[in-house]
Amino acid sequence: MLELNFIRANKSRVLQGLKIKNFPQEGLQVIDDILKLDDGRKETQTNLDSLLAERNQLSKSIGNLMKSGQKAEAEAMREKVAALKEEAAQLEESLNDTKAQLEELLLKVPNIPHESVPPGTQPEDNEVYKAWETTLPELGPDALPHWELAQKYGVFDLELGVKLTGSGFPVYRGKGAKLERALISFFLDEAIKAGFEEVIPPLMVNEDTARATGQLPDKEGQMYFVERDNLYLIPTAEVPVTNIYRDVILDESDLPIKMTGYTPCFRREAGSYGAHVRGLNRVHQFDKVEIVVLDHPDKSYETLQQMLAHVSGLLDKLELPYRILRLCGGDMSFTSALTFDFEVFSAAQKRWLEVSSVSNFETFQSNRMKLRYRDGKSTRLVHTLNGSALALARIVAALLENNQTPEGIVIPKVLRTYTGFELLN
RNA sequence: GGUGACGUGGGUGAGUGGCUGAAACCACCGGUUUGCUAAACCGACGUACUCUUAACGGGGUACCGCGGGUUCGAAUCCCGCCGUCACCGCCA
Repeated sequence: MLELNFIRANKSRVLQGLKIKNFPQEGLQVIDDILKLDDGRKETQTNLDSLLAERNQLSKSIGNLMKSGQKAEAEAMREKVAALKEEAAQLEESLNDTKAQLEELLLKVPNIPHESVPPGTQPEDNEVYKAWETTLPELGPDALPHWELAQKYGVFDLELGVKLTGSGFPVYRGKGAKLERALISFFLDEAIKAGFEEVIPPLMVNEDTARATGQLPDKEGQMYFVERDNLYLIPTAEVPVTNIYRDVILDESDLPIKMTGYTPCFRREAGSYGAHVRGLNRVHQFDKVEIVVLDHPDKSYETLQQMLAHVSGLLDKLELPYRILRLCGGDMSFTSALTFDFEVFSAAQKRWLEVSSVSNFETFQSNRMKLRYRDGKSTRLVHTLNGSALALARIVAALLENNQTPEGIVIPKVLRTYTGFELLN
């Protein structure tokens, strides 16, 4: 949620930003509506406050009059207060009304993009921020896509997942399961080495939590919902982990706060069909290690670069070819100010697969969750950032395809202490 | 799931209708004293909204788990919800 004061002070910048984010032209009116509503809110607030002040004053007098036995005067004042009360009740109702409307409108406005975000409406418009400089791996004509390799070596079984649950819920088996667990451990250990605190959060969250990071109200359809208990299955660890600091006022010296967490992620996703969603390309449940940073507004973009370096380091160590994209306005998430996607080249499919998304949300999430730090005598919203480091399913897909040999799948060196084997066959 | 107790500021904890935005103590912060540390003493010490001020600051309103109610007036009384703890039942 954008800060009201920011909108007020930077209206033209907001409008311009919304355009880059492909906010519908006819919806731009919402900004003026918001400001107008807020003007009304202030006025009502002021009026109500002075009414209540008067009431408090009178009440005090009544008490004194009663004590000194001046019943008649007290009675007269009581009537006066009764009239005030009615008026105050009306103002209060209208104030609550205005606030609710304001909130509703504010929730509709996406974050505005950082100045470096390129314009565009679709994935093709994303800017290649860092290309893969050396040649891409070329496999022979008999190279297999990962879903066939999985079948050949018993890495994971999607049909078994259908039996147990439904489509998009892979069952990892044997060395495949071990590989999955090795990757999780490797990613966590790397994050811990880089100074992140490991957390194991709940996999289900309540409505407040989902709203604070921006999943609600607009992306309701993306999450699984447990109706009976009013809980959402998390689509990413970002949601519970960032919310650890909801309604918290930090000391400036606490920043930055760096956390990492492994969780399964659940995505309903309307989804398309065909080759693009085959195998592990798109599933309803996948494992991911997430990194989350809460930082000082002046430092957050520097931190974003460090996060990019961290993720790059992981992919380097796994010896996977990748590129980094700077997402265009139209392809960015509702909540983000700047997002970089990492894509790994999956050599048999000859496709780039998104394995990480690293974003700075600036104060968009912290405003919703009232996450601040002490800045001298006042408080200020912190910047929140997060990134996948990394999403497992597609990493496994790329590893299987890129590392296939007639003897089996070659496990990258860094993982061997975790897997205990060098060849998956 | 059942029964009982309880939910006050960063912490402990006082407060059963007006003098309580809230005692006291601890922690934190500033200062005095001090060779350093410690101790002692003094002072400051919530958040949000709003009005006012060039600014420092000052005024007002709301908030004692959350929501509603009674009352001229509620942390304090009533109702609902949520949560915590204890005991019982069940259980990885």
